[in-house]
Amino acid sequence: MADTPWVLHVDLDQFIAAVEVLRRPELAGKPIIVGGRGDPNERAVVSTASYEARAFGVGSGMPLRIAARKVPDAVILPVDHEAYLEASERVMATLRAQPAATVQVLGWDEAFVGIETADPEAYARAVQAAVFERTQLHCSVGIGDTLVRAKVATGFGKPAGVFRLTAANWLDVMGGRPTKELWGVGAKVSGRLSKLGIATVAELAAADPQDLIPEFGPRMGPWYAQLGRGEGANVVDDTPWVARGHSRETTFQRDLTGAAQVHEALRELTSRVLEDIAAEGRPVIGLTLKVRYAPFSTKTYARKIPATSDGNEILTRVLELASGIEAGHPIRLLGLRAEMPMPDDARKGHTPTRSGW
DNA sequence: TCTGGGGTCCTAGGACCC
DNA sequence: TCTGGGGTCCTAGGACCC
Repeated sequence: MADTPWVLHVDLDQFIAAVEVLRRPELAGKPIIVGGRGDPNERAVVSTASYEARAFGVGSGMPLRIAARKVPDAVILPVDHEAYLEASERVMATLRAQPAATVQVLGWDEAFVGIETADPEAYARAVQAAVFERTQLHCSVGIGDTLVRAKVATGFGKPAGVFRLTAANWLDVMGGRPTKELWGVGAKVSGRLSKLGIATVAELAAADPQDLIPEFGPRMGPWYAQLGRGEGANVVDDTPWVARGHSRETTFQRDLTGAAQVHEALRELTSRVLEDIAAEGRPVIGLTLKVRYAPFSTKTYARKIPATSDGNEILTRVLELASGIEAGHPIRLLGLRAEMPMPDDARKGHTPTRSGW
């Protein structure tokens, strides 16, 4: 049989928890929750829970305090970015070492791999074996004829399995499922689709793209219809990703109350963002200040700035933006994002939404 | 003491220009 | 007394993903 092009989506199983178990084997089989500084009394959320902890209803994004309450015996660990990054790099290097593989990294623990083969399942098994041999980590692999189908397929392969999703079985497998299971459809959009009488993937697949434009706009409407069919790009793009910006944000363990506290926090936030930017040697062309007033209402203040601005000028601009902050309201979070100019040939974003996918 | 932190992209509406 | 229409840029707000 002739070689044909395939998209593989490789996704590490409970990645962060698995990395923690590797360096502390005695944790194997225990409910592990990783989040914040590992202190369930602090304002923080769960980054990852092991399968054992998930059985208690704990998932990522859940407040750490609540997660700890659900699993009294949980091992709660602080987030250790360095360790995960290092493990991730070993995984990605392993993928790039596979025969004729094109690798597009999507995050710490997942990547698309483009290949040409007559037997994608065999290739996928070889990838799993290589990753395990080099890192002691298990991964699941989705096989697809588009990026979207490969990505969705992985969920059916977990844990440590392989699953193939193509035009031939897409509707059989996905058609009866809620639209929220699609990559790029969340709670809000699935709710809006329901109001249009579209609850399942099959119904979305059958929708006329034009009919979705009034509700979702000229790009997103047709995009959702395409998503329902599992169609879209099928080319894995390994051109290096370039960040459009960098941001930092801090949730304060105690809400800030006075202007002096806010000023000091902004100064520190700005210097952290500028460090990240400086590491790339690119100018800053825009700033967005995010303010969460306690308990949870968020406002943003944005401004373009001249690309020639130096650190002092940028700090001045940040403080100007901050003059919009409403006096007298306690502040729970401050965030600052700095935007950088993009080279024309930069690869488009790393999420499935919109252009090119 | 409920609610992270780092990203991407789209949409709507107003300002401004021709 | 009537005040178009298209294009672009900017800001604010959302939605989603890992």
